[in-house]
Amino acid sequence: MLKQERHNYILEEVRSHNKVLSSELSHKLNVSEDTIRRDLKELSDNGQIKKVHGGAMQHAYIPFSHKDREIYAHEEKVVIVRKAIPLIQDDFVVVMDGGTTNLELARQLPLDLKATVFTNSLPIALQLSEHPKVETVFIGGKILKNAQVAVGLDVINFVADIHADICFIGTRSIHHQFGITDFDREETLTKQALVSCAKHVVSLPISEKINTVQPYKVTGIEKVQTLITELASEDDLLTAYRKRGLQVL
Amino acid sequence: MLKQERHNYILEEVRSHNKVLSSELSHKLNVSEDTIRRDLKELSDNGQIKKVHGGAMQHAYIPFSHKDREIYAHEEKVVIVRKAIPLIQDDFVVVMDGGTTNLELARQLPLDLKATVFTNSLPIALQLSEHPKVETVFIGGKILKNAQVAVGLDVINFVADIHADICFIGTRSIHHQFGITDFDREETLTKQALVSCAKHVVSLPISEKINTVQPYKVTGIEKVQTLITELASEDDLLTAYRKRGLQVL
DNA sequence: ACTAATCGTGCATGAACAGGCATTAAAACT
DNA sequence: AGTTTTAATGCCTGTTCATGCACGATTAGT
Repeated sequence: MLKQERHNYILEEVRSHNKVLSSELSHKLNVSEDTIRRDLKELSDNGQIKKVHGGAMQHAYIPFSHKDREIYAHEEKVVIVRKAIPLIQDDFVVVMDGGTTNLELARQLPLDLKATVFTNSLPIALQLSEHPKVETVFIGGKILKNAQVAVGLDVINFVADIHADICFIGTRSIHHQFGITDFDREETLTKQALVSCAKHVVSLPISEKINTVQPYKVTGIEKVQTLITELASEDDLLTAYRKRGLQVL
Repeated sequence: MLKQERHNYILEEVRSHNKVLSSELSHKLNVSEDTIRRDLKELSDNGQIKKVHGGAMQHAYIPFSHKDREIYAHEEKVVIVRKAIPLIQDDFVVVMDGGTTNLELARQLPLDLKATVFTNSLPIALQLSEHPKVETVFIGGKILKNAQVAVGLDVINFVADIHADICFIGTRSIHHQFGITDFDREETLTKQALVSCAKHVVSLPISEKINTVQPYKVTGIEKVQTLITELASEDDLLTAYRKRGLQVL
């Protein structure tokens, strides 16, 4: 295993768990604690993490109570969500995957919209429970800690019985050739189930996710009917998707 | 657990409750009070909190910062939860109903407890997703707006397959003769299912709920093994329950 | 003023650390 | 190809850090 690989792994761990322990890393990566210490020191000197006795932590601690309030690239996501809302009609059955864009969608739903929303995301369910007319159904299952979404067999079984009008699928990466991809295997399988339970699948990526790829495939691009970004629909970046027959907004 | 983690936790706790008690922190974080004292001293020296006898406070009172975290009769519920925690052992399968007392229980779970928790409450699931070692499984279903819990057939079917070690049932009213009762029909049916999936049922009412009654019956008192209130276990109010063979804490 | 809780200090112990040294492997240079 | 350089890693040693415990001093509540 290369040093760079370890560094990437460590950074990923820190991002998702807020901390790492030297002893744990040493065990997982099969190197001595000395090496880990050197890794941590280097990353710390670069300002990428904060070294502490026994391991390292993320620089800025983002407490639980604030974490879900702040949305990365919020402006862009508001633009996207505005374009997405007209897709939802009264009495629709909607499936909403996790992700901050979908959370923003949940927040911006018109208060007079009457619909049933199935979701596997805890923050989205909480948000929707405050909506006066939307009936919220949580798709239960094992909760993935970082993402605060339910995943796994329970989810997959649950949605097998649903035929939704529209599905908003969380999109970590989308590529005109490789489709929607993600990096967590279990999450990917769950997303596959969500995608296949709706006739109309919508992806809402911010433009920086366009034409990036992650290890695991959620779905091919042909299963996605609509793509909405914060860009103008004629933007060059989206040409490939228009050509493949997607509705681009 | 890293020192820095404790510090973050303490700061967050101070911000949300305006104060912390050394004894409480010591329990929750599973370290000696000496260590907590040292933590508080350090944070205090950095000017991040104000140390006082018995714990610490935040420097300036910020009235509405964490309004959503406030729990009615919080003090009493902390007392209850303290007594409840020893009931949960490592590798237990726990079922947690909704309610603010159970939410407090989720918050106070020792960070080194390893367990699987099934819950139908969104806030509790969110809280538990922050816990490092607890595996959280959400029991999906229709979300009841006010209570933010899942109810209905989906929930009932889900728990039919579970055999839990212990179930903490949310208790709106408990009576030595009429048992646990509630006022929402659908929620009541759901609670019945939760109760019947565990060998050990625990009710955590604050004393003002003792011997009150609601329209619908969740379960008779004979199905409840343990009753925990903020009162001393010998309190007269609890005599009737002791006589009926409940463990009263 | 009395009593129990809380505090501060010092000490002991084990974990984590820094820095030097040896080994290996890859890279760069004759 | 053969040699030198450099980087990466593991191991060793003395040092620092974190923590729990003991014990006397201090404080708060009655």
